[in-house]
Amino acid sequence: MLDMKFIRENPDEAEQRLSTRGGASYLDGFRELDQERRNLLHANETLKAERNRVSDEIGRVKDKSQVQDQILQMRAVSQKIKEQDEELKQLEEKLQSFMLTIPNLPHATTPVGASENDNVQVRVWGEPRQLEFKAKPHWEIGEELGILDFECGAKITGARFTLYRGAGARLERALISFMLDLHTDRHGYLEVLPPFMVNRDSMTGTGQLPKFEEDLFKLVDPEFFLIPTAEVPVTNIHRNEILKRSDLPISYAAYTPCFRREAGSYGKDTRGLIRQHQFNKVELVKFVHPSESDAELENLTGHAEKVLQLLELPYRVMALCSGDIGFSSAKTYDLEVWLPGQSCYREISSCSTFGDFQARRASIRFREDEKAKPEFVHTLNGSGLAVGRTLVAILENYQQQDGSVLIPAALRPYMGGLERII
RNA sequence: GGAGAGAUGGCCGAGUAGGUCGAAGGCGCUCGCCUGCUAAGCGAGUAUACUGGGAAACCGGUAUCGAGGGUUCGAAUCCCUCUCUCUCCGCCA
Repeated sequence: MLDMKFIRENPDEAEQRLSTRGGASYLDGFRELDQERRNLLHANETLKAERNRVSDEIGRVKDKSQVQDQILQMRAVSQKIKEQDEELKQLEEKLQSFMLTIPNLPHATTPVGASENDNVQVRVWGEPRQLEFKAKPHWEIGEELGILDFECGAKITGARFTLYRGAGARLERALISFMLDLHTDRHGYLEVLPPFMVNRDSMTGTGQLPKFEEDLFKLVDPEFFLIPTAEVPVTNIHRNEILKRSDLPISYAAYTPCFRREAGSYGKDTRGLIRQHQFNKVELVKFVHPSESDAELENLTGHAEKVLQLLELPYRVMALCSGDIGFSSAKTYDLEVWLPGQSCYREISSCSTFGDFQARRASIRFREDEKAKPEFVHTLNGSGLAVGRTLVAILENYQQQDGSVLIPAALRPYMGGLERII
């Protein structure tokens, strides 16, 4: 959520920055609604002040028959307050839902652009692998090795679900452990294992709700949502808390499955593991001091890159443009891994800083020192990495002419020493 | 799932014949004093949000005693609903 005071005082700047995301005007009607609310609030609080004062007087008088007039008067005043309370509540709900649908302001360094075509390549690591034979896509490799069974996944559940078998299942598990060990042992993150279902408040805190409910899997009774990313439960660890300055930065790494409806992507990536309703991900989440958030985004992105480097998978880093960053994001780097089987770079990690946008929604604050007023922290997160897509990258990059797949050296200890999937 | 108990400020913990309770007391913390270090002692301070005024320091108003609703001139205190926690029983990985 944006800072209402900021919008009130800098409406033109806010509107201008939001407009770089493309789409309609976001702030229409804010001024009137905001003003109306404050007027009513003031009138209502004045009445309440009077009621409090008179009620206090009534309380001091022993013989209530002497204050019948006041009691009668206050009865009317209370009635009026009740009506205004109701009116105010409706206004505030309106204002609140209005605010919750406004996306974050793009960071000053986010390139301005309309679509993914305007994203900016920041750096490239490694050479796109050239194989001496015709590279196969991962779904062919996986099926031929008997480690990925898409048909069986469809039988058990439906489209976009997959059964992993044998070395495939083991590889997925190895990747999870490898990534978590790297981030906890070498990058200083604390491992957490959160609930995979969350309530509505948590989804609102990180920005998935109210606007993107159709992207989520939902349980009816009780009303819980399956998490689309560990970002949701992990960021909400500190919802409604005031942290100490010395607590920051807080860095969490979490493995969770992720559940996404993928509504609106019919016909896209229908083959293979790229776009599933359920996939595994190791997520990195940081809570940092505002002055450190820019640097921390670079750190966090580097931590995600390290995974690809250790696995020797070629990739590039893209800075998403204003038209392509997510609703809650101020700035996002995507890591795109090279896939020889499809001859293209595919997103494997998305690292974002949210500024105080999520912190304000979820009320996550800190004090500069003991006596200071609470301020909002900045939150960041990034995939470190999407596990299923990493497995895809390994299959495609490490495939051999004979159909086998080499295991990257860094992963062999996690595979019981296995060097090759045959 | 059945039976019962509970939810108060950073923490602990008072407060039910409704009024002077934003809330006793203790701990913790901050500042000052004192004691040649440490400990003890003394004094003061110590929630958050919204909102009005002010350049600011700051001053004022309103709300908040798990959440929401009700009764009342007035509710932490009475009534209703919900959520969560704990204990016992059952079931279960």
